[in-house]
Amino acid sequence: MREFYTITELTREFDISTRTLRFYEDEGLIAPVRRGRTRLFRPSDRVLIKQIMRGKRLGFSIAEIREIIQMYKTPPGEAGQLHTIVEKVEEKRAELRQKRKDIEETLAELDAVEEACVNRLAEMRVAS
Amino acid sequence: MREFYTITELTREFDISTRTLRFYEDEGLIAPVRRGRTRLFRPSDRVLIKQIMRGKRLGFSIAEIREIIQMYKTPPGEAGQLHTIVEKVEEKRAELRQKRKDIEETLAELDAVEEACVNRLAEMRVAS
DNA sequence: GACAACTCTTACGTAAAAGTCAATTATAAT
DNA sequence: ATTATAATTGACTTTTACGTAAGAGTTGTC
Repeated sequence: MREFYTITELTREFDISTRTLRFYEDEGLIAPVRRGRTRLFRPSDRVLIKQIMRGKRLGFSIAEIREIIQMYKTPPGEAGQLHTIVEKVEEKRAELRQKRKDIEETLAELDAVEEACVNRLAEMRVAS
Repeated sequence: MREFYTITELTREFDISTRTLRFYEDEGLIAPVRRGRTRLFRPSDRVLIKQIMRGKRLGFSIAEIREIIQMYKTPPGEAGQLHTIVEKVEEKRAELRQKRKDIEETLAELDAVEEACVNRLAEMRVAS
């Protein structure tokens, strides 16, 4: 595994702009190290970017993505904190299950649309 | 089934504002009938709003939601149009499958987080 | 050594999706 | 009749998530 990635390497891999990566740094989602002023992204930053993109595809806001990422960094905190995290995890899971349900429903409706189209096309071929 | 719903009834049911529903009308997503100036929402409008909210939860933009809704209104068009629709349906399905994959991955990671928390809590109880 | 390619910071601009506020107008209830 | 309650349009504002442009420094290479 490579030690570092440049910013443009990552913009190409994830098809995003440098502005976007700098914005995510401003937002505290990633924290690449520096050589002088130049950012050097470690594999762990790359993983974070993957998680960010996944969050974006699911329609989560930056704030929500930040929350999710924070959960991954579970600190070995005290009991109360751990309970809070477990609760937050359960909340997010509920949201995700809702989204999954929404997806299944939409997929089913699209299946119906396609079937209707195909049937219509079949009719047209018979009629001609 | 009721014939009409008022705008506030629907804002309460879906937990959105009147501004939002009027915005969706401006955007051409819904087209409630009028009695005088007052909007009257039919059951079909209610179904549309449900679909819009589903799209929103999945992170689709208004433009994308409009596209999806258009697909549902499959007109008995000519063959070329039907093929175009089938293609669009397939595109959306690919997107939805990607989202579903993203959800499964995120759920798995959250499972891991919870397990780590629970284990940590168990350790703490043993140590005390 | 100059040209390209890449990097940086700072700052203003913008599109989407509403929120908010103002000024009216109906409808309903007491 | 009046007093809420709900509805309307129109306009301005806000938030999010970047885009874009300016100006400058760095690295590589022909």
